[in-house]
Amino acid sequence: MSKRQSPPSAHDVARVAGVSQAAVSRAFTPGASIADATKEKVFRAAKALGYRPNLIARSLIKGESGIIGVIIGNPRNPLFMTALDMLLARLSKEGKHCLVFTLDNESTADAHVENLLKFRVDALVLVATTLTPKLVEQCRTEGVRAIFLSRKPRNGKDFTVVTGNNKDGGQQMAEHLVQQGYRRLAFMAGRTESSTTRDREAGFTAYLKTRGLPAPEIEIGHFQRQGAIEAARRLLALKPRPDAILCANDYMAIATLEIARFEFGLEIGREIGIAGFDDIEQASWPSFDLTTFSLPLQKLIDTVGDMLQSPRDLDRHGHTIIEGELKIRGSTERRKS
Amino acid sequence: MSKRQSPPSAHDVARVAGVSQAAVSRAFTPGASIADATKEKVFRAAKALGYRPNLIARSLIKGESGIIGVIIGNPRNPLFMTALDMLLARLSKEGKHCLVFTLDNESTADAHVENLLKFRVDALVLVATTLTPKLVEQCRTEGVRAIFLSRKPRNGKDFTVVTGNNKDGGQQMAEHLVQQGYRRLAFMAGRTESSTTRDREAGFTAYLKTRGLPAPEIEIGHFQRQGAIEAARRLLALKPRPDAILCANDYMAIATLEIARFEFGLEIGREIGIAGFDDIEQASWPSFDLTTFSLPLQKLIDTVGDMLQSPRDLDRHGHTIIEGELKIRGSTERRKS
DNA sequence: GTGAAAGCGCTAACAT
DNA sequence: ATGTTAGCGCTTTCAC
Repeated sequence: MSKRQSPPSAHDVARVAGVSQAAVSRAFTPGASIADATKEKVFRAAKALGYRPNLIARSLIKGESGIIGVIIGNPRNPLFMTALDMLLARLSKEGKHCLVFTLDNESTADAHVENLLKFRVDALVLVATTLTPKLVEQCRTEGVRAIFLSRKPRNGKDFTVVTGNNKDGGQQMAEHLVQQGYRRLAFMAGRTESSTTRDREAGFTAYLKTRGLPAPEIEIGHFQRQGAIEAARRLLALKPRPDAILCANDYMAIATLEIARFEFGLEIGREIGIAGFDDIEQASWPSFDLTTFSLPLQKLIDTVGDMLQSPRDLDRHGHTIIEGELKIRGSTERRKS
Repeated sequence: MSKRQSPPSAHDVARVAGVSQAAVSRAFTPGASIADATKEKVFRAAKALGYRPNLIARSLIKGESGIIGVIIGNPRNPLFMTALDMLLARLSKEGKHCLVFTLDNESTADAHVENLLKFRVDALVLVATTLTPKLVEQCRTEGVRAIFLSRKPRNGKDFTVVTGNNKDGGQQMAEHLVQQGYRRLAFMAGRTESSTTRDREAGFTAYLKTRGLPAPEIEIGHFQRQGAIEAARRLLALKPRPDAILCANDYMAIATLEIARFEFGLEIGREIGIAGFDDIEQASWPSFDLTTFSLPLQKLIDTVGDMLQSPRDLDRHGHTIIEGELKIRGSTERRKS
């Protein structure tokens, strides 16, 4: 009864319009050589039947689907869902469609990529996650571009990578904190495998070393709120207590700030400096007023969009670094008392 | 040079394995009648060639793609990106893939749906957005189920809709606020076209009427932070000032709370009650400690997932209402002074 | 259990 | 400008 009845095909339209099936195809192909009169006939018939060209069939022939595979590594961080939103908006504007997966407990992206390749996606965008080199290699031989956003694969071969200037950011942040008079610095890492966290930390500790300051205490927050809460408790319970904590991202920094303020009763800025990375929307909310090193998402996304538009030959993009900037806010303002 | 070279086809595998192309197909079809020995031969050849069945071709034959089209109406609200994440996780577990679109300035979903239908998606999930009845009708005749999440279409025919119990929530919230001693109540609406906001408001005002209280002041926040900030300023500048504001969602409620606290210097709870809807993650953060009426997202998503699994015949789902609950927190706690 | 053959709905030569 | 003819890579009868 309510079985799926197959939608009208180009053949059906052709029959009704009294033309050949090829004519129908041409009518729906911009710039094909077809007389206006026949085109009209076709469109009329198509409308009458509710015809819609089957893109699956078209993809099969053309060998490309117009579909981009997108994998989001850490969907709990608002940053990456915002990135997804921007990416979808940009690609949709170019008539591309996106098959999207999210990784829950940072499970591996590989299985999803296998699936995406079965759908003959034209390209892959991997946000905040990596891939086994074997799969990357397969993508290359199959002509599927893979772009890594905000995370670089381990063996940094010649993959296409777009990130912020994390190391530099860590350095600038260290400089700012020291300048504000903070001396017992701590760092809250994300996950040790993440290149992002490693680069940010590297820049941070490197600067401290040049200034002859001790290496920071380090705790791992796993890029998650609960993890950050626990890491913050550990750091704030240290004696002597750190007087500033730099977190590997804003999402953890906000959790840390709340723990410092509500559990330890510390005055943010004066008694403890808190800073993060990314400049997510919430960082600028007055409740947090969080100093951060921005990751200019829109620029990252635009870069990715441009790469996906460029012809496949200019394939060697290497590592593109988008410059962020220090956003100094109240959470590291050490008002003289 | 770096032209896309077509991946190996079942034919290639067949040649290498020394079997027919049909055998290759059977080897990759679970439960097909094929001898273990041949299956082995096929798999060996497939691995050697790096063969991957082309799902595009399969979709073309089977008439269904295994793809679900998802459209997110208001991606700025963390609630709906969380919903997207949950939905992707659930459907991915069932081997379904999702083509996703987000609507930026609440532009219409129709154009995207047209595209999705061209890809012969098996079903459509519309989150926080609606569709022209004409398109819904087309979906039905083409056997594509459309499920509306957290928003019901205007002419409420027999669409499949899953929402929270918004009206009831508005009522319970009114009762709670009145019980706490708040008397000059205000409501911050989202967008007037949204059934969600209308139902929540309806329940709210209905209760006030039964108690003989005046109708609430109403301002529109457009479901967005900036809009909510401006609406909050207008409400808080009223004389006499409302002593409680119920917002149509948590995202706006948090903005309102911050304006009340930081711009008007009000003590939340005692001087002004603030409450929202949805129970997004941030609502429970100590900085906000926001009273809210929960929308049990996981249950909504599970319901949608189950619907998509059920055979197409049981198609008449009508309006499924998932019961939320009042989460009373500090933002409406009127401590006696 | 296996191969041959006929399509799924479309595009792209190739004719005319 | 239009129709005819091959396929794209697979699944699915249908014989054997």
